[in-house]
Amino acid sequence: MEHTTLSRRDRERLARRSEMLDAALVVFAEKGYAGASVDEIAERAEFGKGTIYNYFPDGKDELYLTLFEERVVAGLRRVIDESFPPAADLSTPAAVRTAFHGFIRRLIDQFQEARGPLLMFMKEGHRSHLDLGNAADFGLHFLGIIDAVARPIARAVESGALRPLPAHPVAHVLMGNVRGYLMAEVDAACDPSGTMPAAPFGSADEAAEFLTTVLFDGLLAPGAPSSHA
Amino acid sequence: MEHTTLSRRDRERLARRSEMLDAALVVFAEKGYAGASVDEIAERAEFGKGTIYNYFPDGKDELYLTLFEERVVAGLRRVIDESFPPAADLSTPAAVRTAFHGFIRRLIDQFQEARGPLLMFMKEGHRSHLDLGNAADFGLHFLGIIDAVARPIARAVESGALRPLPAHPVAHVLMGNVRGYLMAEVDAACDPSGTMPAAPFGSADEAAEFLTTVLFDGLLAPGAPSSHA
DNA sequence: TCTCGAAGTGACCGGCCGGTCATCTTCTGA
DNA sequence: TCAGAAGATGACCGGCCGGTCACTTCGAGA
Repeated sequence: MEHTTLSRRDRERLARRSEMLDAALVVFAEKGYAGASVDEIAERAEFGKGTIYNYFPDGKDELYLTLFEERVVAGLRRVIDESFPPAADLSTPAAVRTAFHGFIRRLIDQFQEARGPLLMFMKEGHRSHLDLGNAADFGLHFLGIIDAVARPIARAVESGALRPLPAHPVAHVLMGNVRGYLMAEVDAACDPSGTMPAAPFGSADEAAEFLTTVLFDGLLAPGAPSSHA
Repeated sequence: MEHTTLSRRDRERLARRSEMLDAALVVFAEKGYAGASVDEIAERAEFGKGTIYNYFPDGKDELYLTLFEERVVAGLRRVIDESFPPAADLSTPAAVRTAFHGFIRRLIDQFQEARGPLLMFMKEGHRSHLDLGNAADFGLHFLGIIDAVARPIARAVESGALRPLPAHPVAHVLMGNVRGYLMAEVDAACDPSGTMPAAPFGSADEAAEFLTTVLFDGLLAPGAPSSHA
């Protein structure tokens, strides 16, 4: 039925590879890079450990980096591209607000449906876990995301719809906020002792609206004059 | 000269203990919990490994948790207490803005002078690294911080100076932002390859002003009517 | 000066983990 | 049917790490 250009062999190979990545994802997300063991990944994927090394000769490092590139970075890029098509109108405050509200909403959705990759990213999307070889790759990927988010921000600043703030720091903060939301959500959900209060934000819709309000409208009550321009 | 109530023995014991924690701090901040080894901590502290276990019978876990409690949590609490004395005026938007600007500024300063502890906290102030026993402690400490930050926020909301948003989520986001700033700063500073751009924010003053503006005044350009109340 | 207890030490142990490879299985094509 | 390639496998190796403990060192008091 499926009309791929790949031979059955190749398709199966791809499927196995993907299964391995799935398993690695779960384990990495659960235990972090250092805490995860290749044995556990192999067991979870229902393959022998040696087989893992057939597909990923560089072992743990390669699994981690591949996962990061193929799932985390790719997913985030897709969300960014969908949220800010080249023709997007970013010329008025209302339009900017709407566009970024959509972006934040998509980010949250992406998290809901791909919790593992983003969790991994959130928990240690940070160098220093791999030795310096791959460290640069990691940082560059992350910077690439920030850069992609900064572009529409810069456009909105140029059009006068946003305050004249530097785009990259704003992008950092925006992503930091979403990250904060996701972490708080996970904290509440994973709480082993049940002593933590329920999720600090409500539904995804409410969360997106909340974050958008905080970031774009500001915390100060409207009406009363703010002391700063 | 020093007139403590402690005997010389006790004072020396305390000093040694502190040296061990200093060393542990450096190693944990550098390599994370899993990556740090007690041998390395002992070597850095210039003690035999056995001596470490004399002072911290539960070894690595105890070092980590102690560090977290005595330095990270205590430091953050001090900053919070200093920034929001019980008599603080939080009744007008301008006063609230000023108070929180001071808080953010202090947080950044605290980071500058105690980079290690906060880095540790930022990088893995997250359960799942220790087995479930201490996990609850960790989470509760973190929640305690959030709670302490949420209190002045709630006051400001009640007084009408802040938008009527739930205080805890706002506290999460606020701390998430500061965290984002610190991480970005560290990313740029630690960059091994030199390919990352310079610090995304400027001086501590500029950073505090920037974060305050984003959070309290909002990103949207003032003047143009925002579409939401 | 001698004795004794408190404190420091690092060699050592058991366990774990990343990575290898000789072996076995499976599939292909003649 | 069978030979041989392609691929899967897990026992095994070397190294590392957390934690222990028998020994040494040091200093106080007699």
